[in-house]
Amino acid sequence: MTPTPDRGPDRGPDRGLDRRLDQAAELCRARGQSLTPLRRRVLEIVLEADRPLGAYDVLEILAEERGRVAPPTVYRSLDFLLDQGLVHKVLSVNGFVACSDTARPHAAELFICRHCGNAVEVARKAADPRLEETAAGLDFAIESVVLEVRGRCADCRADA
Amino acid sequence: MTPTPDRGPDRGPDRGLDRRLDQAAELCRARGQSLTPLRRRVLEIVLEADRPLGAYDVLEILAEERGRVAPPTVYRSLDFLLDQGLVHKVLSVNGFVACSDTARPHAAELFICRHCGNAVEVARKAADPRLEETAAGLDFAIESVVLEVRGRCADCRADA
DNA sequence: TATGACATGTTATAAAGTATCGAGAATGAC
DNA sequence: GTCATTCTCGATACTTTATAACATGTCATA
Ligand SMILES: [Zn+2]
Ligand SMILES: [Zn+2]
Ligand SMILES: [Zn+2]
Ligand SMILES: [Zn+2]
Repeated sequence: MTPTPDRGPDRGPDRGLDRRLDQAAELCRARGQSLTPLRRRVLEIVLEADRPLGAYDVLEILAEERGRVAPPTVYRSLDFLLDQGLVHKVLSVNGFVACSDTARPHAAELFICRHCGNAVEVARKAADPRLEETAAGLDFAIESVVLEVRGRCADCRADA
Repeated sequence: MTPTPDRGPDRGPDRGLDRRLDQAAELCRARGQSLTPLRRRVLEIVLEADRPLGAYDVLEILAEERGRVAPPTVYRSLDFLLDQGLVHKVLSVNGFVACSDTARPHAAELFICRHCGNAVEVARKAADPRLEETAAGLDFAIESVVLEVRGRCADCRADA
């Protein structure tokens, strides 16, 4: 017999999916925004994935559920989720990942495995002082920072 | 009367263009590769630009010179230059910039102005120790790092 | 002169992202 | 209620970015 799935927060088959979705909805509401069914479903799709999903990956999943879906439908939802800090864009792979800490918007620091495609977000403790220095030297006003680390994750190193 | 242009290395109207192209050619040759006329011209185009150029920007310039040019022609040259560390790809803008220090290949650290599009490359002295730590903690083997800083450059701050 | 390696040309297509218009639902003022 | 405003979403068409697949040219050397 299979053991009872762990039902603690963020564990079990859905990794606390509903809780995270509800949290997201609350976050939006507090900002006077609305996590509509479509946006909620898109977020859910991204949360369920174990790797960054392309907009057209999301589109395909949506299309299975509701018939023909056009790109703007997906991009609008993803843009909304980006604005709300609920997902991050992964430039290296033209994909989107769910943010792992939505309490307040931040720039993501992502470790992306070239082998399995998995992407892990690490909270950035503080601004990189060296970056700040360089910016100051250039008289450059930082607005955002893209930091993506590519390589091989623990699992894939083990497999090799 | 206009003052005599400064003719020191990397100064003057062409910023040492020919010298940089010759250096690049030598670099390739030393590696058993060849900076063909096409590749050299593509590098020149990127060097001449004062901002990241898209592949299709390059294509357009080439097409003016030699008639119809197809995308693979440009992408192949750019890929070659990327491999040789002569240009960097700027993910934030789907563009390419010439590397400012081609002595040996490295990851670029780019400061990109959202206003004028200018991109400045800053040599990364050493690996970010915090990044190394995090990677070690994740048992993640870093292969490359994308670091792009977006904001407003000194010139544009002054203008505002 | 073959033969192989490499660079380039050519055609077609895939993948990613956007502009624009319009219908319908939700919100709030009156 | 109903009117105007705003937001959301569907739908059509399109632009931009990138690659696959195959053919041709070029050059060195066996
Ligand atoms: Zn995050
Ligand atoms: Zn992996
Ligand atoms: Zn460089
Ligand atoms: Zn600027």
